[in-house]
Amino acid sequence: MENLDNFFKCAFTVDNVIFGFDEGDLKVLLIKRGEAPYEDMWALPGYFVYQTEDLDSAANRVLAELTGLRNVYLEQVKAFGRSDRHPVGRVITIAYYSLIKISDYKINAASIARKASWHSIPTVPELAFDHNDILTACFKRLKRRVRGRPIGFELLPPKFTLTELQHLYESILETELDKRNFRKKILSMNLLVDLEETQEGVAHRPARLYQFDRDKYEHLFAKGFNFEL
Amino acid sequence: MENLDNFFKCAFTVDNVIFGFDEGDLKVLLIKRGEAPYEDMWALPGYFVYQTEDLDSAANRVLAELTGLRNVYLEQVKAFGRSDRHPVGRVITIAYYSLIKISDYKINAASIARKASWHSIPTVPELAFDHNDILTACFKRLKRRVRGRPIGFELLPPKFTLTELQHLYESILETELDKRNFRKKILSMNLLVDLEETQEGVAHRPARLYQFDRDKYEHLFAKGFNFEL
DNA sequence: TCAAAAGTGTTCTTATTACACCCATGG
DNA sequence: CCATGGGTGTAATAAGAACACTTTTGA
Repeated sequence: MENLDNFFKCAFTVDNVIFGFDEGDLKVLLIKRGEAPYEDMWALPGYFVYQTEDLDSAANRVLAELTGLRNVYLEQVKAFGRSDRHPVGRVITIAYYSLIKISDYKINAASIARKASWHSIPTVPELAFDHNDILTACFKRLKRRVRGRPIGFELLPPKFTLTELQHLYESILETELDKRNFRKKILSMNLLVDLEETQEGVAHRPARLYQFDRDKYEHLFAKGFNFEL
Repeated sequence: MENLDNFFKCAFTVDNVIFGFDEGDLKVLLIKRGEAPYEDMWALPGYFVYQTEDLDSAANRVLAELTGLRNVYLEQVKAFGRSDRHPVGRVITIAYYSLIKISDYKINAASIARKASWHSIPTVPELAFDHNDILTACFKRLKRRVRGRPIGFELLPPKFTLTELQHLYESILETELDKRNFRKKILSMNLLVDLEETQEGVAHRPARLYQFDRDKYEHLFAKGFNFEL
């Protein structure tokens, strides 16, 4: 074994692709960097991992500092470690994505200071570091994940219409879905509670509101049920 | 920003779950550790990543040093970074898995020195560090991957029988498949070349030998074909 | 009364499952 | 001639895709 000290000269960060859904569009929360390197460029929120901190904790910390949110859906995607990816030294980053309800998100002091803002996925600008690659990988993962697990609901307010749900899936899957087939399938899973309420103040026939039944899902899942869109 | 120097005190490694298929069984290549920590325990092959080395290169290096093999299927799975996972300091590891043809694998000097040997997946012993978790995650990823991409062939010799192929899928998916349905499906994809050869010296009707047609797959894939088992 | 989105069933096509017997070879 | 695994087709069922009109509301 070579001298171990030679290896203990690296750092690692977490970067978090925070997805939200608003106005029928899938969005990602970016910050404008206030310091070198890549000063003034848009970047994914991220930070160094502390010595005694687990990776998942670090990702949660980054998320909470920026959005004030805790206990939201968070998943590690993979590590990015090109040796030249960071100009300051050897820094690998662990990429996470999280899903938040944009209605819960309040711009707080930290996020104002760091100029955070939402960007539609298809029009994301050039980002600092290798963050465009990271975003692409996380979006791809989300796309796959959303077909096999009911995580789409994490992006919607507690009460939503079937059309909103359909538009959400269309944004994530980047495809169009048939209204009748979508409703048939999603309702046949029995995971939605019909709240017997309707929208108010819309200039068309008001839609019914639904709620995702998490307990029912856990119960069905334990029995081997498979959410498959 | 805090003093950056505080963060540049970490190390990272790659660990590689090397899968092989032999005697109808899915196997993983483990090494017996020759030094502390976890001396004499079985572990995944892995090593520190050098300062100027990309992660994928490091994983390939670990693989080549142990098996002599290059240009084999290799995929990053995720990072493991519990802060207490390594007794020597803060070391996160990036987990990879690779698929090799066990017939190509020759025990070389390095692997003898490190006491490498193949273990059937269902009977893997307790491993050093968090390597059992890593193995589980990589096996899970392989299970998912193999359904959507024709990577199973990476584990078989160039000429194989349909029964061997079926047993491979059964080992990976941990399930039993219907012989007729499996054959119908796999042959209907037109990805196998019937070599018009048969097994020799077997005490039963000899089976036909097939070959995977990689060019045809690339071609179909480019046109939007979807391998789906 | 118009515009805008909500809501609703049936048919056709395709994929999946279940299932049992004869064949070729070596010992 | 026996044991062993190789090889083959059809019918029933389930899942997915395609498709058009009526309803309710606010402006």
